[in-house]
Amino acid sequence: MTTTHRSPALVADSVEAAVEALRERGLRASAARRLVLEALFGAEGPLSAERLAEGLEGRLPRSDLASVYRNLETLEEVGLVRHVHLGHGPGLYALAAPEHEYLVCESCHAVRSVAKEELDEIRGQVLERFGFEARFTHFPLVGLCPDCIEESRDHEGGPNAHP
Amino acid sequence: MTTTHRSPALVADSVEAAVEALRERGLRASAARRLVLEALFGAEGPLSAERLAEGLEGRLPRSDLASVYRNLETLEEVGLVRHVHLGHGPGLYALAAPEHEYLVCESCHAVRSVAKEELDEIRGQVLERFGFEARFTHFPLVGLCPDCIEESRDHEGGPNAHP
DNA sequence: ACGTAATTGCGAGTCGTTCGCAAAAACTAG
DNA sequence: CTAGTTTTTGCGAACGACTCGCAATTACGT
Repeated sequence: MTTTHRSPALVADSVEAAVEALRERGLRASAARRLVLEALFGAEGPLSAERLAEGLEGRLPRSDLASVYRNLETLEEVGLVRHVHLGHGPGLYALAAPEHEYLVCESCHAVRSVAKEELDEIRGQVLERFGFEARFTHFPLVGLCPDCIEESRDHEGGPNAHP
Repeated sequence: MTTTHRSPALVADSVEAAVEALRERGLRASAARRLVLEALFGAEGPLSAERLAEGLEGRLPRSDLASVYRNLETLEEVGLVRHVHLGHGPGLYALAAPEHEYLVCESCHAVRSVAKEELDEIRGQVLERFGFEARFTHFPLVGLCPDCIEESRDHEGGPNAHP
């Protein structure tokens, strides 16, 4: 997770296609490499390196954690993989996919992922007001989710508010 | 930095006022405690626990890192202190102040802090679209700052774009 | 000044991640 | 297929940012 300059995303649609992309850059298709690729292709959401190394609860052979990290890093350099930091806890990795961004609830840690375009209007506002181009792909937009807003409304002040 | 439920901010305007607030809660005004308070009152921006413990490059006596963390935690529970996670690197602590939020550049790591109200319109948009109440106080809004937008525009494609 | 609970300082431990390095693959050339 | 060259692996150790246990202090109420 070294702060490497973000390379353009490279969306592969199969392990073999990804391996091909690696070969084109003079990288080798080692077993360990294929393994993390397979895991990511079979995954629902983003995964921690730890879980990858552990073989996804037995669904794949386990491998060395340091190697998993190294492979994730090189796959990320190639553009095949991206990672997010959803709050505390380990970084989470996923295949590069048509861009989406994350919203995370600070209170219950619920994660919602939305298509990039859904945030474009907000991005426009931020750009206009601050000159910043907001990106919620690597670090999410953090806040309170609907449920937790409601919950905090319930508790706020409690029975003795404004006595 | 345990995930403690955020207590309401308590803005003190001097070390003594802060100490008073501690006393009211049955907490003691130890030397170590005063020290971090003094450091924070004299600080420009948010500081890491490490820097606090090291005595701010000799401007204050150095103290024990674990105690600094514990004190920051209790001060935060009281509401006198807040911390932010500006990207990778350690959490940064500051006195609770009239609310402001952070924008951080993912590329050059520049930090801009803005008054809460400046983000209210954007917050409104996010709430409307996603039901999330965005908060950029604990985790910042991450993106590209004006300079880095321009820089990326310059390099994009380069001399051989669309050959 | 005394007793007692809050705090400190220290060392050790944890979690997430990175590094060094020799041994083991992978690709390439012959 | 065999060697040679380079990449990659697997292991253990190290690192940064914290957190914890615990005996020794210290702050405060009386």
